[in-house]
Amino acid sequence: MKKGVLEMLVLRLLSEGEKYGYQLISELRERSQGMFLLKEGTLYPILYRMEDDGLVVSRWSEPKGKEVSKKYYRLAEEGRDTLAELEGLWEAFSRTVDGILEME
Amino acid sequence: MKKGVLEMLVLRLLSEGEKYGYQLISELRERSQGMFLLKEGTLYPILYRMEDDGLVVSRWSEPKGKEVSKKYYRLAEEGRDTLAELEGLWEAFSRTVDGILEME
DNA sequence: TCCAAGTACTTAGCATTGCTAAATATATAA
DNA sequence: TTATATATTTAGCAATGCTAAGTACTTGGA
Repeated sequence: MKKGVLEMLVLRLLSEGEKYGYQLISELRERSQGMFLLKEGTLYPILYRMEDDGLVVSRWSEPKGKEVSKKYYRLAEEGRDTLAELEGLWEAFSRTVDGILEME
Repeated sequence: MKKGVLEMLVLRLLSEGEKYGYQLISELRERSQGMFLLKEGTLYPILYRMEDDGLVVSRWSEPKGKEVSKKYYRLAEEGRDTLAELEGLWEAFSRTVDGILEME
């Protein structure tokens, strides 16, 4: 059921500012009240794909002190457009489904 | 984006009475205002899968006059339960997605 | 000091879902 | 007779997401 929606949600979270992979996983978990429990094997390929497609841009952090280096992703211009598109699609899609379910 | 939702919608249409494949395709097209344009290669495998899983039962019609014989599907008990389940999932899912999209 | 657990990223392989495309068959309309 | 509409079946493929495992570092507890 989640097909395609994950990409939209990741773009949505990134629209608030740059974030790294693990952070996206926990934010999705919290903000969905446990409905989106992504494993790394689910999220990272999405990020790589979106980077290939030019929707996001990544950079490695220079770690301060003992910190581990993290790979931060931020929205590219194209990602912003895609996000708007996907949100429109989602609205139309969910309204249509609700409409069919509520018929009669 | 439609992942899993198609099965739910087909079950929903069948909950109104027995229907045949081609009919389901056109009802989905009309009732979704053209958002769900299923090809046969999409719908029929769904029906076969659901029959294997015991969600629906099929019968061939005895054609009257020049009519072509059609394969009618109706909801099995298990299909009714699954439909209720899927509707609950859909509600929770779409509310969660909307919630994340509307944050801040 | 060692071990477990948490953080963080990567990759391989697979299952499911839905898609395109084509084949078959009959009925009807041009 | 040719195209179009109805109706079902099947093959093969692509996208998406899943499990699972591996690497590496840090932190906390025994």
